[in-house]
Amino acid sequence: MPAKEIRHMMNIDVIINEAQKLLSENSEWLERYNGYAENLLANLDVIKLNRSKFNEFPPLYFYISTSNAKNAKLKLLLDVRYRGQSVATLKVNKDIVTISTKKQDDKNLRYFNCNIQLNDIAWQETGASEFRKFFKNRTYSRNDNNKKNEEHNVENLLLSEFSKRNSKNKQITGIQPIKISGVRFGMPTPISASDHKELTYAKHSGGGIDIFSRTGKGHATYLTVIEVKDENNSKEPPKDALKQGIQYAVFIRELLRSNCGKDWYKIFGFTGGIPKHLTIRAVCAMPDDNPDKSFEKQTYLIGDDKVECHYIYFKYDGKQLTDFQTSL
DNA sequence: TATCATCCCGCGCTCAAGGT
DNA sequence: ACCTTGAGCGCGGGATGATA
Repeated sequence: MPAKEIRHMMNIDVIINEAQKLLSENSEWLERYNGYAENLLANLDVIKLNRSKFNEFPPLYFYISTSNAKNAKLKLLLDVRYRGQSVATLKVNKDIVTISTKKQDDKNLRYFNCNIQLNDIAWQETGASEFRKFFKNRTYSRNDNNKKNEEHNVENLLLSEFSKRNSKNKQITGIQPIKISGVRFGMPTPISASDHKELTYAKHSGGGIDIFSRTGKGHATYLTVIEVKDENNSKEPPKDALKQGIQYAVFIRELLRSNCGKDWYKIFGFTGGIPKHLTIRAVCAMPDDNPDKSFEKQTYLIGDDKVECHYIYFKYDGKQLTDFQTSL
């Protein structure tokens, strides 16, 4: 029997134990994530200060990586993305904001018919303004149907939706994505939980959490790992995405229970101490073709903590998400 | 049972960016 | 140069679990 079919039959407790075992057998991540946390916390202020020098321009959004956050003291580099794809690099160096498309020129032309090339010019210059305008005015689409990129677009649309601060026109309330000084941030993990292969330890090249958020309100606010898929069919059913989310949730749990847990809890947006009994939510977010709700609000113990299962289903037409259903 | 702490959200203000 | 739009932020309210 192929490994994938065996994984289908596994119950959730086995999935959780498997992730815990992998993380305890490979302890290299403990020191590495301690370093990430120290660097992030040390640079939060400088990132915020530099970030305040310009505004975001839908449909262009800014993203920061762990390494760029680490180097932010010298100069702040942000990835500028359209439909979740990198289209430019923004740099803030000694109060000067510049934008460059050197690395993205080829793909910008191929996928978006954008032939505006920017060579590290000032953010306020006409060329940069025209670049922003180009993406604002163009049809929200791309020139191919690459599946990987569709998933990035769904992720991007969900992030925009969840980031709304006003509940008016907000599809799901009581949810805020975790950001670094207001910048979108992909939380890394040291494990690879792609559902096409077995869970593996991947050191620094592990999978990122698609959308890491806080959900709920007051003391009932929980860290929430959301795994996004742009398709929902028998090959990749909701439970597969959910299992992936649960395994990443196990990593978050082990991280918070490690020596640098307090630092990460602060980075994740909480001002208080870590509760004695943590609840971490795992969510699959995907189109509603097969809206499996059988696992709604089911909980599984991880030591004194627990993981709680949820779903988000929606309709996706390539441009926008509608008809949300959720157990959150 | 009452109080406390801690989040998201509503409101209103400031200011960046674009249009004219 | 002025007006419009909306991003970003601080403050306070309300909801909620923890604690005693």
